[in-house]
Amino acid sequence: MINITLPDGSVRNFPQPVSVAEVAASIGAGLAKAALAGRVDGALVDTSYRIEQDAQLAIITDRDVAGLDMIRHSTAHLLAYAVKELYPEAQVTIGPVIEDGFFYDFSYKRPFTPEDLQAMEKKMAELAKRDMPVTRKVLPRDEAVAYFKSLGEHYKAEIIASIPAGEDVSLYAEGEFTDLCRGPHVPSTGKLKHFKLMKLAGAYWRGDHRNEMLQRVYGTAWAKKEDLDAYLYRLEEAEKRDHRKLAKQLNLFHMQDEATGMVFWHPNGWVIWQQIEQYMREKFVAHGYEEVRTPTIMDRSMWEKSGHWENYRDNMFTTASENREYAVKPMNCPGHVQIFNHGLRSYRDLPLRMAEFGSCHRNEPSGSLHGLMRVRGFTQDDAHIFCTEDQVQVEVSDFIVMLQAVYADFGFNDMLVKLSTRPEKRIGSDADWDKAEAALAAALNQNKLAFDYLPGEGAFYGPKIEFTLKDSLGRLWQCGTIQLDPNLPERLGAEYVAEDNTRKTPLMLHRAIVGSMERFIGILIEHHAGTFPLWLAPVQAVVLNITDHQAKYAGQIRDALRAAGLRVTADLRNEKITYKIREHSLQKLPYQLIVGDKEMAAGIVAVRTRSGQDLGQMAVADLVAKLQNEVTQRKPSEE
RNA sequence: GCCGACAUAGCUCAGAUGGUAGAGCAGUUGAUUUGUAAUCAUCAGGUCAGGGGUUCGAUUCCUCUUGUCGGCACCA
Repeated sequence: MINITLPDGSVRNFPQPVSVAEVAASIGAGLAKAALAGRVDGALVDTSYRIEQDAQLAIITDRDVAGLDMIRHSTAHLLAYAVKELYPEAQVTIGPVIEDGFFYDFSYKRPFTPEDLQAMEKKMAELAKRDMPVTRKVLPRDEAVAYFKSLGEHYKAEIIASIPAGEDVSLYAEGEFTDLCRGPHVPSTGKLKHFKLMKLAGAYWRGDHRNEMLQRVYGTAWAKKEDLDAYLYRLEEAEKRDHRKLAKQLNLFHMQDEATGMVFWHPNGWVIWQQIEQYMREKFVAHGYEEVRTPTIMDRSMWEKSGHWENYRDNMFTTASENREYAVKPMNCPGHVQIFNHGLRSYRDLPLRMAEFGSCHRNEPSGSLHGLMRVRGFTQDDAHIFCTEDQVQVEVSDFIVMLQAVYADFGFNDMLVKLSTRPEKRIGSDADWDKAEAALAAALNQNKLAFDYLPGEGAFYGPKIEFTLKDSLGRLWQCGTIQLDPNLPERLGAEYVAEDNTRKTPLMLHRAIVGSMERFIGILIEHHAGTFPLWLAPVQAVVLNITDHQAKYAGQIRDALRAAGLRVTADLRNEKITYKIREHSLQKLPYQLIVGDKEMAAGIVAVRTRSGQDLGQMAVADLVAKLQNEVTQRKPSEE
């Protein structure tokens, strides 16, 4: 007698071993049909899995997260099957589940084309429709290697060969196609209905750029058609808020061939930049930072001393003059140490917080450039805190307070925190690392911040904390960081006179909140979909006259608002009011101030928001108060 | 950097088996003086990314270069 306990606590008895499918059938025909897999004592198994003894069992359907993952995984196999049918010479490699879908990497004699992609998708639909059973069998490792070698599947053979000898491996077969896989899989191809192949791409075998490049096919798969449609809609929406597209529409910046990876900021974009920079400057002042400015190019010897030349020479821009070689700065820290070193420092000067909106250049690989998100010329809200070991925790804690306030002001309410600890290759004693890691963790705890450890991910000289923002689409952007560095001050000879009159080397904390200004603005554009909150909007309001008759009055309104410190223009063109409203709405200008004869006579304005909301008529003084309040509060945009 | 796709007017896009290109919007000029998301007309606008080749002829075919896009790798 076998007792099977279901998730609701009920127990079913079977006289002999039963499969998951049989248990599902005994519960109901609907469930039997919906069953994709089982979870037996916590382990995910195929519906064909035989339960030999008493067990806990949950039937997995497409309503479970695990079920959806299986659909995606099985769809990846279906893709491989389709590819082998269409292109028998293609070799299969791996096909894992990823966020929202899956991919499969193939090796083939010629590149796949978009037409091939269509053919694959068609073939997949055909194979799915035939509703072929997916069956599992187990082979000893060496037999499996021989099997795949005999098929000419050298990549698969290599994967299996890396599994420890003597272990068994499982194979899954559907129709003519057999693939190595840990499983589990859906019971038959007919369970795969709502998928779409998305794109072709190159990918290195085993993710190593020294290996050959395979052809990767990306796809998405869902339990229901509505889910697939919703996903495709979500992609469309994300595309609409692409910062490169919005930058054109809103005239924020441009980039061109003669300066790849560098930004030409237009007036609108530069207003946003300046709002952020001035805001950060206020924060620097409030938190006891001093702002500095250091040279953009410095002699090669400086970069040799700092160690950058040795490690990053390939990614540094260089220039030469009169027999001297220079490098364009990729970081601000060496420059800041020079300022620290200029003159004699006392322990009384510490902690010394030095900030710079530092313009840096890095020669990033051409293929990695991506709008504002990855550029070659960028500016950081960079700062370095020179301090003693005893001051680390307080400084890190204060930094976290500052960082949280900044993110909240920019409308980010969700943040992930990671603490990277000592890597294998490192300098410094274990005792030093213990202290450093503990200080960072304590600072996080002090601020009641949940965080994950990233073991081994710290720099060779010290641990770091990374702060990752979640935007309005749920995408993650690592922006903030604080990193403990005893190495650079040492290398560049930084010293202070301690209380006991000895010379000591300070510690250095590298820290940034927005990170690259360019990238942060890119993130803001996408986060807000170009609908900036009032305090960041390039133009905050536009005055629109109905006819020429109110032109002078409209100008007066504009001037009054400007005098109150607001960014306002007047659109006095001889166009219909609907035309002007449409245009400025598309430009996402927060407020449209309409003045006709009625308003002019009463000395007021009619206020309309970019989303079409009518706020009614207002006196200019009331409007100014309202807008100034909104700016000061950094109120988020209405949508 | 690697794989693939792409590059036509300021923008969004169409187009020709090889015979030097077209629309909408934006711009110009004019008419219209308009009440909450597009008034009408007019004119102008392009070495079809750049170099080389094939050809009687190339924007179209081939090739190289540059750049962009999607991935991969990289990201102090």
